[in-house]
Amino acid sequence: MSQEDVRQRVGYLVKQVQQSFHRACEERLRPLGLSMSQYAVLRALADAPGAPAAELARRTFVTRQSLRDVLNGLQAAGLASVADHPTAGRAKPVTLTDRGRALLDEADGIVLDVDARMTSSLAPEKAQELAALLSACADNLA
Amino acid sequence: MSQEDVRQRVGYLVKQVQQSFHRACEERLRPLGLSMSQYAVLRALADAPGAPAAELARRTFVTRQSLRDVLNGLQAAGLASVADHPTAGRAKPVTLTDRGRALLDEADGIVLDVDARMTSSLAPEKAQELAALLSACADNLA
DNA sequence: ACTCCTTTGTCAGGTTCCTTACAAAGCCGA
DNA sequence: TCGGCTTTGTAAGGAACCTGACAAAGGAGT
Repeated sequence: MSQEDVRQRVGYLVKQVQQSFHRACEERLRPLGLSMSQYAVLRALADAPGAPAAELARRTFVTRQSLRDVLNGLQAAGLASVADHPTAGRAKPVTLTDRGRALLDEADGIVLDVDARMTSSLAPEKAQELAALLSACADNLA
Repeated sequence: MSQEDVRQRVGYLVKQVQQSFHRACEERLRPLGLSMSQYAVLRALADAPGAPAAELARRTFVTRQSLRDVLNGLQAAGLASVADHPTAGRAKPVTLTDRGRALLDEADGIVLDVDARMTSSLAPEKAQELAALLSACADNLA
């Protein structure tokens, strides 16, 4: 068998790194009252203001049903706002509130910091190569 | 800001790849009646026969509370078996049943295949480097 | 012996994510 | 025009994961 030891499989390592990264971020976001899932949606929302929930779901790699759960929390916390009526088709634009925007700025600093720590032992060109290799893997599975 | 575009962040890419990998595996494991989480526990169980649940939790990167949920399913499906009484301390050894072993062999083929597809566009030495870089990232966050 | 610490198991409750299913809206070729 | 096709929203139910909390068991040091 090509990979007798799971610890050398890319799939295994990706899971380990993702889990560690997720947890490290979650820990440091907790004081802000923000979860990683919520951060991801806020981040996507900043990148695509007024996008419908389905678009945010695609950007955060979850189903639109899952996104609804998170969006409900964000609305309840006053960080995001969903239009009452559809503008085009059935799509209701979602927007960041001022508090959402402010909290995202704080959270972004934290997440970027953890990201930097994750790659801190890598030379810049190695980190770039890692990103390129991961992109290739994502393409292969698409 | 160092990473204005989220699509170039390692943390973002790792999440994307993990999500894609997880989904691709889940789809192909479904006909076996097995989830990715269940596969992970079976795999860990094969690597550490008779390990207590807490050890399996560490090996699969989840809490022992989460592992319990999955283990309950595996027991109900007759794929794993938990000793009635602790052998040392409070630890109850968990073991694979014959059906669990057989199903794992099937599942392993599937997961390894998806893993291979994920890195199919990479030269062997690039895939090795990817594994090394991911290991380094995991170490940095530990 | 006794206290402190670590490990393990367990329960409760909540969040995130999934599949399945259906309804509503627009688009597009026949 | 009219029936498919796609996209979007929504609902229900279940799986997997989490934190917090507690009890039980053993080990280490005093």
